Amino acid sequence: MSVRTRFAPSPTGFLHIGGARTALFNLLFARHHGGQYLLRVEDTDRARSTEDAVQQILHSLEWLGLSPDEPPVFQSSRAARHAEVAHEMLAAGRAYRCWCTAEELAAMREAAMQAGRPPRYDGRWRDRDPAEAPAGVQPSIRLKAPRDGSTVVEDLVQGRVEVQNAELDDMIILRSDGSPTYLHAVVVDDHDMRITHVIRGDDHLTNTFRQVQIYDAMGWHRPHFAHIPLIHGADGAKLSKRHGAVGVMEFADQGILPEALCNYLLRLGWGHGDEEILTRDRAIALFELRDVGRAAARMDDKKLAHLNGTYLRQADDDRLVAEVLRRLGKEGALFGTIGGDRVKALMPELKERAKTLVDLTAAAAFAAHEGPPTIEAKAQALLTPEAKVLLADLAQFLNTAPWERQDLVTWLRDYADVKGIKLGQVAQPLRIALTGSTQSPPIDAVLWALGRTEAMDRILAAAE
RNA sequence: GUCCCCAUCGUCUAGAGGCCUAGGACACCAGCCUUUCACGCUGGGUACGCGGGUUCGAAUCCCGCUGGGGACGCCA
Repeated sequence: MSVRTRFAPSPTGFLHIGGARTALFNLLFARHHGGQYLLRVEDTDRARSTEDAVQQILHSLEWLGLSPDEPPVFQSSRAARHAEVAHEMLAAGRAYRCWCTAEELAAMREAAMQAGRPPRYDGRWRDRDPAEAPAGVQPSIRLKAPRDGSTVVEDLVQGRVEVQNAELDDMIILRSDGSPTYLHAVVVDDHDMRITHVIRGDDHLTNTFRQVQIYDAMGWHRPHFAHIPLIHGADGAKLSKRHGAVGVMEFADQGILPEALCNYLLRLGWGHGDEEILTRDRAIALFELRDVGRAAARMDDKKLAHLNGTYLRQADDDRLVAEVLRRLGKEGALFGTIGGDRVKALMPELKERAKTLVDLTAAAAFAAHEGPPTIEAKAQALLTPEAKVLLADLAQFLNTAPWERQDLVTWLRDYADVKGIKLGQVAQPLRIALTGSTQSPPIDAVLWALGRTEAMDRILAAAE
């Protein structure tokens, strides 16, 4: 039987990195086994689900390269089927109607808590005659769960997990309004979608016992389960807004490359020896659930940034140029095709020095803009009267310089020699004049990319 | 509160009884390279939560403790 996995987010907000990692693991596992990776949108909570969130999730997955192999299944569209299964269970005596009201159940929970017992449904309608049903109350349908023995789940990541059935109560599978509960809908959908491996967050581990009881009640074959640990914030607590960026697209905005984020997420909780940089293909070839760790991992932005830097250096120049120009354009910065050409000419040197697309964009700005750059305060301080004299002098000789990248360094070295100074003493004022900053790609590359005329203008402006 | 899960450097991890005086990566510190910055390179410190077992031998197996996380809804 071919492997089929699914990622099943509920569209109540944007896709966060925990979900992204779950999706990644599902895709990797399916691909590794030559199977399919599907998407199911769990939108049964109509009050909290939004179309906007659905679109955002789809977009985030696409950006990450984690789009599903088939069109997404919307859980809300399957309500009739969920009800049908619940009624089958009712007919088979594996479920029963419960006429408890919400108030009654709340009181029951309250009383149990007071008495120091776990808040469980006491099964009062389990064997009671339906003829005693109160008038005017719409019943819900509950699973008739086994009371003795235990339920065991052989989890592919967590190992064998067992719970006493006495700890579990008869959960509601169909609400009094006829809509399915989440736990029930998931089981029916996973079964109908022929999901073979349910790979999801650790927070669902205890839900699994109850879901497994539904499979058993229906006589359905259980899928394999794999519960992967959650991702925590840097402080060890559950990931939330206060941890800074958690939404996938926030990382995109911060200039993180999708392949870098995937690589980072993969290494959070999964490892293969000392390998740190893994392409998608490599990850597919190596991914095994038994190599997934069992402890929760913390988010480390520094490591992500470092990883992003290595991917940036390997990235295609044209792609980066397009990205930089798009960002510069958003800022309302002026640039023409000339600016774009300069950024492109400098890209091999620029990408060597950036960790994110944000860094890269900032570093490329001087080349994209027309005219002399704004000079940073720190740089301005180094533009001493002596330095200005030197720049003015240099400008006079610039016409004689051979305008080829490799010849420019030699020419500059010769110039410094004649002046009896070190190259650095020429290069630094020149760098400031050309870029407005004390840091930039090699000065010869900058000169060459800017062109003789533009360079001249900037040098003279700085020498003023 | 009850149940379930987890536990190696600050962080992510390697480690499936001897290969471990515990390896790699990020971060940190020192240095090298160098026209700045970055990349790269060299070196450095820092970890098996605690206590009991089992064994000739335990980071690895068992038990307890402690700590962390998760689940207990007619939410998903």
